[in-house]
Amino acid sequence: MSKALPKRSEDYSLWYNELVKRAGLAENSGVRGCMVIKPYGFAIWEKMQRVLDDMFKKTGHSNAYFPLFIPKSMFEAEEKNAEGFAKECAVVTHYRLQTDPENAGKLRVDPEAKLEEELVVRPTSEAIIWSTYKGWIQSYRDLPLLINQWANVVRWEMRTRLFLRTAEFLWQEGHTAHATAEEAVAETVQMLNVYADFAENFLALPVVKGVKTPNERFAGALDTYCIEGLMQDGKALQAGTSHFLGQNFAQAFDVKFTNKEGKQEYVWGTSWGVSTRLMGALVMAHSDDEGLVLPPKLAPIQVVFVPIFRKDEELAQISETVGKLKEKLEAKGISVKYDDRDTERPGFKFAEWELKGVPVRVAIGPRDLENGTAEVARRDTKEKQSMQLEGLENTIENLLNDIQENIYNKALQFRQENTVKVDSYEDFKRVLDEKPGFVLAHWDGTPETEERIKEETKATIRCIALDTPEENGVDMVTGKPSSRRVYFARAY
RNA sequence: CGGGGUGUAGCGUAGCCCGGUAUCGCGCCACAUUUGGGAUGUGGAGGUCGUAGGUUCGAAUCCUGCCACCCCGACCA
Repeated sequence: MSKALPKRSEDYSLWYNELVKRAGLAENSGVRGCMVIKPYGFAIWEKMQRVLDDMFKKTGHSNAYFPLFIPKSMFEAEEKNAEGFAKECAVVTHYRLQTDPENAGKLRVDPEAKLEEELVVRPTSEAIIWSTYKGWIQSYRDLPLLINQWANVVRWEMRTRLFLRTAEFLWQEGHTAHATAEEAVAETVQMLNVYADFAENFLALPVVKGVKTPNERFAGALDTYCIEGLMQDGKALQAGTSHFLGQNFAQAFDVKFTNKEGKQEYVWGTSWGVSTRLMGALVMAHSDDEGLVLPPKLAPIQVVFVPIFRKDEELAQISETVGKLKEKLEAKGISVKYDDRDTERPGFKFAEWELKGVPVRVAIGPRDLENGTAEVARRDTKEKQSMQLEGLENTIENLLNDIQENIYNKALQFRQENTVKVDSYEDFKRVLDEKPGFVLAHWDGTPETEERIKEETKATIRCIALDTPEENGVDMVTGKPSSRRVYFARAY
C-alpha cells in the first residue's frame, strides 16, 4: 500500500473509496452491497445521531421501533409507494434451513418451510407504521402523532458505493400524523429546516432547500422537500428529504379520526429521513488529498496530542503537562486523544491523524516544555503555530470554532463559485462538462423536458429552491415560458 | 440486471498466454540504533492462489458453475 492517497484531481472516485477505507470509516463486507461501518466511522455516525435526535426531541418527537419485516399485502396497500420500491425489495419466502441430504455439511432452504405470505424487508416503513397508526388514532385528541425511528432498511441496489449507496443502510425515519393539511405541511417544512440547520451548522455543508419535481418525488408523497449539497467534484448530493404525504397513506390504511365536530376524517401525514449517506457527504464536502477534514462538531476526536521525546524521562514530563491540559479541555466538553504510543514516530502519527481528520493537533517536545509552548496545527488549513501553554485550552476552544466556521465558509465559497446561471442549452451542456456544479436554468415545468435533459446530459433537476425569486424567462430547450429558474446538476 | 475487468500472506502485486507447488514491496514479530513530518539495519513468522467442480501423472496457470469487488450503462437516498 502506498503511503499517499490517490489525488482528487486524478481520480475522485478512487480517492473517495480509498479514503473511506484507510481512514477507518468503513469497508466492504462479504455480503453484496453491504458494508461494515468501523468504529471510527460509527463514532461519527453516533455524533450525528445524538445531535439529530436532540433536535427531533426538541421539536416534540418521540422514538419508537417498528418491525423489519412487512407482510407483502400490507406493503402493497399504498400502490404508488409499493410500485416505486418494488424493484429493489428483498423478500423473505422461507423460515427454516435444513441439512442438505445431497451435500454433507451444507445447509439448504427447507422446501417445506415456505411462508404462507412473503415478508418484504423494509425499504422504508410507511406501510407498517401507518397500519399501526390506525390503531393509535381515533380522535383529534390523539393528534398530532409525532414519531421517529432509528433503523436499518434494505434497498437492493444494483450498484453500490460505501455510504453513498449501499444495499443496507442506517437512517432515521420520522412519521407524523396531523389533523389538517396545513399542519402536516408545516411539519414537513419544519423538519426540512431541521435538516438544513444540521447540515450547515454541524456538517458545515451549505445546502439548497427546495422542492422536488414530480419526477423526483417520493413515491406516495404529494410533495417532496429536500436539501441538496454540492460535493467537491461538482456533483450534487441529496442529503435529506421531507415528504408531505397528504392523505395517501391514511386512505390506504384507513387511518381516520373524529374531529371536533364529530365527523370522521382521514389524517394528514409526513415522513422525513436522513441516512448514513450523510457520512459520504461529510467526506466529499471537506476532505483533501491528505485525508479527512472533519468539522469539529462531529469529530470523534477533536484534539490529538503528540509527544516528541527521546527518553522516558522526557515522555514522563510531557505526559504530566498533557494530562493537565487534557483535563482542562475535557472540562470544556472537548474530546481529546493523547497519542503516547512509543511504537510509532511523530511523523507517522502526524500523517495518521491527518488521514483521520482530527481538527487540531498539538505537538509537545522538550523544547516546548522549556519555553512553555506547544506546536498547534489545524487540519483544515495545515497551519502550524507555536502557542503559549498558559491558557491553551481557551485558544484551542476558539480554534475549534474557527475551524468549524472556516470549513463551512470554504464549502460555501466553493458552491457559490460553482453555481451558474445559463440561458441556452449549449451553455448548459458546456458548463456541465467544463465546470460542473449547480446550474440555474429556466424550465417549462413539464416532465418531458426534464426527462429529455436528463437523457441528453445526465443532469437532473435537483430541486426548485424555496428562496428562488420569480423571474420571467423561457425554457432553454423548448422556449416555452418559465416563471423561475431551477437547480440542475449531475448527482450522486 | 446487461457489457467489460479483477480476485495470489493483513495491504498492494509478479507469475497465468506457453501446467511442474509461488515473486517483490509495504505491513507484522524480535533485537539494536532512532524519534520536532510517514526511520534504518539484521534476523524471523505468515499462503486452502476467492469458492465448488472438471480436465491432467501433475492446476495459481486450462474449462465450467457460484461468490465478491471495480469500471461503464439502466435503476436509485
